[in-house]
Amino acid sequence: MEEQYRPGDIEPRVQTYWQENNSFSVSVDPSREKFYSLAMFPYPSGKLHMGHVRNYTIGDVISRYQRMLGKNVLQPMGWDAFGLPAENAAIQNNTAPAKWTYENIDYMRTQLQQLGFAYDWDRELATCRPEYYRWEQWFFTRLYEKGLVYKKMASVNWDPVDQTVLANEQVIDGKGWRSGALVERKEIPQWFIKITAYAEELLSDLDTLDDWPEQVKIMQRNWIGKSRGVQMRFDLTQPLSGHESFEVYTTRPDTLLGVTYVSLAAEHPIALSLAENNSALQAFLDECKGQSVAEADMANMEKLGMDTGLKALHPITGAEIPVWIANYVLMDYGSGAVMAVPAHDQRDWEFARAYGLPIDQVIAPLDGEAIDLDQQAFVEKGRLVNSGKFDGLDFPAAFDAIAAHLEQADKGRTTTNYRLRDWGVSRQRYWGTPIPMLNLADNGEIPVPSERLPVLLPEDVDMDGVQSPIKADAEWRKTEIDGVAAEHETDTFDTFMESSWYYARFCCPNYEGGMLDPDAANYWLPVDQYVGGIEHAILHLLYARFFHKLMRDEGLVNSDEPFRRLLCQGMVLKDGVKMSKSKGNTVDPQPLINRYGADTVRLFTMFAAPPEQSLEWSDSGVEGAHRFLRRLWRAVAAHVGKGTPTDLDVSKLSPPEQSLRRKTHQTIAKISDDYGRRLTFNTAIAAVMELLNDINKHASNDSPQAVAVEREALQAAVLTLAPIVPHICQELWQALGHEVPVMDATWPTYDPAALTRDSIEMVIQVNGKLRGKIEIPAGMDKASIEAEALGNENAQRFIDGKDVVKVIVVPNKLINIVVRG
RNA sequence: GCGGAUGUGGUGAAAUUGGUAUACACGCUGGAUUUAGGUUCCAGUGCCGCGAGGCGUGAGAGUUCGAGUCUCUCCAUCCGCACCA
Repeated sequence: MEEQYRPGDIEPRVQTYWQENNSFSVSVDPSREKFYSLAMFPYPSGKLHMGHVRNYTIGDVISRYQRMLGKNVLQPMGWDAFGLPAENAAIQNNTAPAKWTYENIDYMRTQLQQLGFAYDWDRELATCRPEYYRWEQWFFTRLYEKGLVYKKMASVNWDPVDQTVLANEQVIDGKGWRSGALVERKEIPQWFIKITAYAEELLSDLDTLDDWPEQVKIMQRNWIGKSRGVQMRFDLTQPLSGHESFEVYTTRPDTLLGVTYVSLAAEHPIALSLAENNSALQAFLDECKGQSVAEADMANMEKLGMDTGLKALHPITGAEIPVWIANYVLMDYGSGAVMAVPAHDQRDWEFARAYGLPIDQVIAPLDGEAIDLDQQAFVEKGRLVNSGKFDGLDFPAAFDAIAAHLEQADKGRTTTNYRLRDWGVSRQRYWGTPIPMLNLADNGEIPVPSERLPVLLPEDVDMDGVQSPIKADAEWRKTEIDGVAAEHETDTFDTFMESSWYYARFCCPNYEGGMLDPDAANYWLPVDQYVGGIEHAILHLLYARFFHKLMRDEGLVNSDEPFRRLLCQGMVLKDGVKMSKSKGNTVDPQPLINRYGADTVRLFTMFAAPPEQSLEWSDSGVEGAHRFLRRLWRAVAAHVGKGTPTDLDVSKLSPPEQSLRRKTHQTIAKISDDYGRRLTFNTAIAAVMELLNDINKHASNDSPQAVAVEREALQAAVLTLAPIVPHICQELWQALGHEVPVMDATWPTYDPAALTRDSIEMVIQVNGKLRGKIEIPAGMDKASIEAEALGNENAQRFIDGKDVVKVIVVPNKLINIVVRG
């Protein structure tokens, strides 16, 4: 074989072979066990970045490993092709978003192919194609018919100069990124999908996801935010233009007697009515409109409020409570009104201190410890005080008693509340799936009938940077339904819609009979292994889980969850910070692929860190990965040069030969566990490196059995590395005399007999400190081990003159002698 | 602010179930081979100490015969936030 490792020759040759043989094209085969491996599909931003390389290498390694286990492995790839960057690029480059997107897809596909990923390219899809989004439109109309879709007013970021809606990302320090104008909150009608109708199932089914990272499940649980509380009514002392009361929800009804004011959101109907005849209040509401709609900003901003002069009646005491408007109360969450208990809620405490409102203690610590409400609120649960007939009750008793009291008075009831809100899917942008609704002249709306789908998005458009081309085009909007004039909805879907079901469409990407072909979908689904960035831990994964349940209830799939096992990869860092264009610290994978080959890039990204941790980029580390592949190549070349070995006869091995064989089988056992269970490819690679180091130490032995043992070791190394560096391993496997491609070779199994040893090294500790090591025969009884340890010369030095209190023996590991005195 | 995570040599990291801290690799130092090399090979490499030995996993406490690992408090960094009640 060739002496030198030349990836530039090998990789195109191997890739051509895969292409010509359709090596990764798969189909439904109920007689075989399937494995569906999926990595989150990319947004076609221009070219691959290191995060992509890492993501897709992890997915490819898992796919190829599962294939070697004999499974029917589906690994598809496609494009999350709608989105805002295409519009920005189109404006900048004076082109159309579609053209820019398709060119990027073409370039990035070439890059993925150069990296040697085992994709079934016949299944490639792009979400901006009508063949894809037509089914999304169809599904939305189905949801509408089922009552799972509705329209309501909701806040957006409004740029008053460009007269356009901005994404949160386009608002920089409260200003529009293009116009620089101060952004305002504006309420516009938008479409929502009732994800809250599935809140309970989305929560409880997390318990079935045994192979998801615990932290992702915790984050989703917290996001859904189920709580038990009390919903109650506060009556106004005087009705105000039709408003006689408002509703409040609390998880702490035990603090109800400590309410000293209530706060309404700035968009609350009572606030709006009141402001009509109150210019000072109107000015305050206008001020609130200038605030960010992002939660993090809301939480960090200065809490501001204004007394309306209105009074509400306390639902238990009947006392008159002042009604305030506060900038931190959210209209979209709950009822848009909160009761304030400054003594027992830190935010209310700060607000009360700022505005001179009373702070009345109604909870005392259970342990009788003193608290100082001049310093901070006491927020823990305790025993009720200053609460009339409820005094002395603890939290659970007070919760029930106060809830019962309110219920009896017809002023409230116990309820379950979710933090999760319905999913707003309307976007006022062009480059997305047109929402398939028709607005009628009489203000009603109806879904576009299925026979008129898809509602096509025109691709040949001019972007002016302000208005969506389909909003600007009166002709596009114009249509009729049953002879009545109507207008197409010009908003498009949130792009999370497309990414919520692409995994299912990959099972039957060209199916024209419906959204999914049930036979294909139910064979391949659920996805057995999903790989993607931790940044998608909540939104994307929750929406996809939701969509799966919606599709199940539509009869399209027969499973409850889309992703059986989830791996969240860490970020790729450079100099300790995330690679990004704005920081100017990106590393383009392309020059590295050109210089070292795909295998080196794949090896380094798998070796440098475990998949779930962030990966620190290192140019010299890449060099090291390349050096290892050269060493591997040379070792195989040298071995092949020794000629065809005799058959291995384990009864004829010398101790060093037994030792290498033991290492080989230990390595197979460890790597199989790393690949299959732990998904730690870095330690798998380290194990092969150790094996290769051992092989090289034994390489000078040319005896027939030594060569046979070396062959077994090298074959194990090539087979176990094949999923990570498939091109070089294919060539090496061939050089070792195999006809069947390495990707179809059987994954090696270890021989338990090879792992046995005659003697074992044990560590001797005295009071937990390492004091010596002894070699003992395997299977020695505990008493003899203790005696050996106690007799050890070095251990004696630390025992001498002291009392041995006890001796702890951890089998096959250590002996700890505990002494005193 | 809330939720989640991370912190170990000069660097990336390993230690999987509470049991020898630093595997594997990078870098560095010294040596050998080569006409040369950004080649290859060998040896060394946590800190203090001549040594015996001591110290050492962000800081501080605790549990344990034994803690990187478990518990508590704190610090720093990173990710997410569609809207905390």
